[in-house]
Amino acid sequence: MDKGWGLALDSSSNRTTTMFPTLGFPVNLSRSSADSDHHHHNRVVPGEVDFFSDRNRPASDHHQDVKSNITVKKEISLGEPPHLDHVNTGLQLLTANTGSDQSTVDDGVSSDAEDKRAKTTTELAQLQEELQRMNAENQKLRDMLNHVSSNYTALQLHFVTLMQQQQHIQRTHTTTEHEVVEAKTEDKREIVAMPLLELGPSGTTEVENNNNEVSNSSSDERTRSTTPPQNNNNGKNREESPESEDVQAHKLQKLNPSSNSMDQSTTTTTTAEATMRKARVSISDGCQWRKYGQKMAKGNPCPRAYYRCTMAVGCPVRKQVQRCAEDRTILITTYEGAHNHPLPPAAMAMASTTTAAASMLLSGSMSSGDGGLMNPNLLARAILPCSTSMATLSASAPFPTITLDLTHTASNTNNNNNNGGLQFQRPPFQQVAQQTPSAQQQLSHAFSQALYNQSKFSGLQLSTTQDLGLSSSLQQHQSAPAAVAPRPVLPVQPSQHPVDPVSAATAAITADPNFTAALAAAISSIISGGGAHSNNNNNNSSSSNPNITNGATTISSFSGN
DNA sequence: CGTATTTGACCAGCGC
DNA sequence: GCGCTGGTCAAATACG
Repeated sequence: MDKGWGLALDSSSNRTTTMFPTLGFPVNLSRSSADSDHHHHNRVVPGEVDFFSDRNRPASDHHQDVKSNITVKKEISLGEPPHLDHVNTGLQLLTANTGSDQSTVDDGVSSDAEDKRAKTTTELAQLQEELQRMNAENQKLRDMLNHVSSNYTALQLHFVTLMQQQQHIQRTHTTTEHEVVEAKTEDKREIVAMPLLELGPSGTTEVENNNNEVSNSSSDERTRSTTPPQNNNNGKNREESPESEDVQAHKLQKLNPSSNSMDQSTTTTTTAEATMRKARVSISDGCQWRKYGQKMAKGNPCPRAYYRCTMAVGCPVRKQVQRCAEDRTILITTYEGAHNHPLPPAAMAMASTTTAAASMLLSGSMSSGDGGLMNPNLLARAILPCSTSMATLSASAPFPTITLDLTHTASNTNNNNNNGGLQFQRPPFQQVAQQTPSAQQQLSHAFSQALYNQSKFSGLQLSTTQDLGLSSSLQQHQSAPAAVAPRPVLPVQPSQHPVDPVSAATAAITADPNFTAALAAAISSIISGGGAHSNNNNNNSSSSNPNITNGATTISSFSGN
């Protein structure tokens, strides 16, 4: 029997079911009813030559072959029934028997006998040709089977992937609903506060590993806000990718609303190529942004893009988007200012989504006893006893995002969101997105970059009492980081600001033991692959954390004064 | 044609 | 005071 083929003849149904061992399911290769009824026996009878493998031939042709075989069988008395898998052997037996048959002929045969012998010889030749042809066709069938088998394997793999994603989505939705209810119950201020600056940071980010590109999709946010969610890639792609090189990539891709992030990811993976590349994840804060400038920043070959919120006339919120110089897969987004308008539902959903994501991770990392329903706030509080330093952690595979929200949410509700003010300027949000697998080094680096950028953007007056907001998020497409980072105190003064971003960040981090501990916890969690801890504390009036993204782990820390 | 993006120019802060 | 750097403006351009 040929490998990959399993042939079973069903006498009751006149069907031949070929089993594909590698496929795991039967492939019905039953012949046409006419063929079965007229030319094929339900089972191979000794002495018969089963030419069933020749089913691909036209019915008429097949019909004739069978008749011919029967005739030969009677004449030469084939001793062995050639099997489908032993066509050649059958041919050999056929020839041998023919010779034996000839030896039995009487020497004094009549002319009829000779004619008959000649006829038999001719038929044998025809049979040989037929067998050869069947061998060739059998080979074709093998090739076809191999092809089908390979296709099936690919489909099976794809199916498994889809199932996993489906499960992930279901878990996310379930958790989200739970968290929304919980958030409303626990602290309504959290939702009310969303319109504030803290929402801004959630800027949309994309992760696509195909090209190791991470792009910020402010444009998409705009489109998203004005149009229903869509999963197409046809939209306008003027996205502001800080780097010009990203423009092309953006033209090939269109971000989706955060609510559809997972869907997009799923859709992306629906293709065979999807398995070869990682899906893109878009994160949106639900706000509309318009690009108003782009500049090359010192120390970073990647340009920095400037956006302003267009949700409402006169909204002072701005954000900067720039890739990390050391790791361009990391996107740093810095937010500044407070929204002067209500946030759209999409933005509102961000907070709950983040919480849900965190809850989901918790459920995955914690024991069954926790049921994954542990209140993220409780966990966060346990980690961050500091009431004024709120941290929110959330994560959702496969594209966890870590968001550090260092926003001042304390009593400083008044914004000083001026663009040019260097003093008393609120710490801006920072969002870092990266698409590479989580790694301690990258995380540390992302933090450093974010902090460095923050320090510059805020005029290095981070320790002021102004209502400054700063958040950083690290988005990764793998691993589920979990940690809580308390609001860091960044005593870095302009004159003290190190030239090296890493050094600056290091100085800032080390200055705050809480932040250091939180960062260490986050990294440790990421490395260990543990779940995320969520903390949506809303000890501050303006603090719901909208920086949350679907399919991402978010760590937020609110810097209260 | 309306809207958003691009991009060079302008302005302000800061360091030397 | 000068130069560097970062942030913003606005005309030109692109896109739907």
